[in-house]
Amino acid sequence: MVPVVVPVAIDTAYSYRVPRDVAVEPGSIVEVPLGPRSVLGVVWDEEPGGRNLKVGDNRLREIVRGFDVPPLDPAMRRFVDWAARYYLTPRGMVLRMVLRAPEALEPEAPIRGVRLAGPPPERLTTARKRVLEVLDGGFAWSRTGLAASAGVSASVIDGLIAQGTLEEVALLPGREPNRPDPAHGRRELNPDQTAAAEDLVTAVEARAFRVDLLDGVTGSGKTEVYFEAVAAAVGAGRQALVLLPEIALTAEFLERFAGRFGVKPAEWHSEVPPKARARVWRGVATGEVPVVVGARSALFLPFRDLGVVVVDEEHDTAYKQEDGAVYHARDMAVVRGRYAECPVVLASATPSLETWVNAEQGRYRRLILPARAGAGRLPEIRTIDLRRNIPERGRFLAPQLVSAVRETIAGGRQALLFLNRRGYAPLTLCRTCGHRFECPNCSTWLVEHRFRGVLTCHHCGHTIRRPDSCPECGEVDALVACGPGIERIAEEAAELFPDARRLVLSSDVPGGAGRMKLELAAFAHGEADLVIGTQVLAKGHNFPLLDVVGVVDADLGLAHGDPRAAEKTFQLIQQVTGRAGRAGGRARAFLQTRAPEHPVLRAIVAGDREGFYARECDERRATGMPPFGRLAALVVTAESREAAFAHARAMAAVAPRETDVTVLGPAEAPIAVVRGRHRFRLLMKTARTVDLQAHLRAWLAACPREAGGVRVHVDVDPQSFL
DNA sequence: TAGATGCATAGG
DNA sequence: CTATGCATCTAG
Repeated sequence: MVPVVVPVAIDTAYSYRVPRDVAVEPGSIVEVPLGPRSVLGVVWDEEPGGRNLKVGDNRLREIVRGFDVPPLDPAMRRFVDWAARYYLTPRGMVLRMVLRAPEALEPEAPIRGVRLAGPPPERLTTARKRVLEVLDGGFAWSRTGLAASAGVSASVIDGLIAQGTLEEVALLPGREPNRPDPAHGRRELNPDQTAAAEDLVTAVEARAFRVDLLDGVTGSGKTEVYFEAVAAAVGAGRQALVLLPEIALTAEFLERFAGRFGVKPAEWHSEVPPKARARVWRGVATGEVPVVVGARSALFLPFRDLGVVVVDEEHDTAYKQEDGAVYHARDMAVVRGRYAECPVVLASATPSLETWVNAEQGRYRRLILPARAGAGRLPEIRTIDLRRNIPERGRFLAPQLVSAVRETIAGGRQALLFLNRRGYAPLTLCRTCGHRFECPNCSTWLVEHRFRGVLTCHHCGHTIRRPDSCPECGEVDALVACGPGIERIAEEAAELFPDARRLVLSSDVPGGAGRMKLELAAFAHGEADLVIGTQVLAKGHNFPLLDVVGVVDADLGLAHGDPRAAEKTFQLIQQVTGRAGRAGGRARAFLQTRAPEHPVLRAIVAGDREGFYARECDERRATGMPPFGRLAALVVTAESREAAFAHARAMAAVAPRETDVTVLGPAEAPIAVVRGRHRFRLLMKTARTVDLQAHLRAWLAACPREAGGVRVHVDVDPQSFL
């Protein structure tokens, strides 16, 4: 009898009988019956005393079979246990993320191959002749490979098999994956890089858990530095995992990797097709795949011998998974490293406050790259005070910025206009009666998308056609668009720079992520002079020709009720302005603002990162926000916003007294509708993480059931745990 | 989580 | 009377 954890929403391991012909050990992946169905499972560890195995003998069922893959090692199992407890989620749901490549468990289907087996066919057509010529060497070929080489269709091959000229053979799929070569493209590093790289290499060689913040300004060559850590791990026969925000997983990055290691790494993200996924999963488990570059879910791959984990752009919010299982990949990477006993490298030009504080307090080490590498120069950043440099009526670009862009384009270099707001205008109102178009679900304004001719809610997707007359007073042609979105900036740019090759990019461009990546690549190659876009421009490709960056509204995001507003704005502006001047040139950035004295903007202009972090730390400490306070968000989901709100209040009422609860009102955190349900966020602060979790459990238990169709999930803000 | 079950409602 | 939709329960 062994305990087995199944990948469904169950926290406890269930007991199963082990048949004689099945050999299992803790970690073995098995198939077990569960109620009416058959599911995967992993043999777990017996609790001390062996008594997580209590079940009536009559209910005990038998393991169906085992799989021929390496068992999950204890480090992986402890990691799953830990993550499940930390995120208050059933263990099975965490395990589900580990077992997300079910094809990997079955042996890979052999490739159907053919070889010469008999006399030539009676009718020797030209197509058939070509096939026989290719086969002349006497080797077996795969069907598709042979058809391609001979320039014929697969049916010709089938014909020859039918004639008895060829016979089918099974080819082993096991081609050795190309191993990255640590010595391949070793680069000359500058002294700062060298020092940091040596430090990391030492950490990898020490085979011990340790966390390093690799902290360098944009363009300081962090990638080259952590590549040395990867090289050290691979050189020592161990494995390396590099996590990137999904959007940064570009062909360009993979090329860079190939430039350094001779081959592309194994990839792991949502776009990888099932067969390739299976191969990576298997290779990772057996140790044949030495390096994986992947999005956050790669964290749950069953590495056999992990030597280093790198989290690039560690501040990126894309590391936080919020639908389905909730987890923060940056924090889980640290935990993974702790259990795997290997170093973890967190790389960023704009570290998250959590990481910064961990470094300050000595839990993480901080490796600093203070200057740009190679020809790169940091852009000269200045603010444009919109109260004094007033754009023309109905315009949003100040004359100073316009002339900088014009100059740059005329000089054959590129410019970028950044505004983190999709669509044409964030607010539409009636000039006659003052009616505002609001979302019926979300207490937000409907955003006009002029190109599509609609008004839409960016929270829930509620969309209406843009009417010609006011629905309130009936007045025709009285609707006015207020404020800019990128479509409107694009319109202005078209008038100002009619001859420039312009590109408009946001996450909602028709054609999806694929098209967006292509366009970003096109801009990187100089195929446009001016790009206008949202935060998709802040990460991913390098733009070597980019000289000027204009931030259309640097105040956007600073006003919000979001506790992380300052941090997010700092990171975003820093990242987007930092895209200029990476490969030299006269790099400049302009921040249009009505509040040039705002400390965040002043820190950016002065290049005073330390000052920004110190200030933000003070502020957070004073208000008890993360990383100093303990904060959790309860996401309440209900049938109506009234129900959600009532429920949130009811929960606030039953919270323990020492808990500080904030029910965020609609203005600060609009209710969003998710799949037809209404969501509400509730923030809660307590003194210590342990208390927080205890409180949350109690809280959830005390949840009023009668609120009707309400669901709650807990989003624990990641905290230090070392 | 997903499948089974039980109950309420709609339609012929 | 069946078909359909949904809320609820449960798994070793």
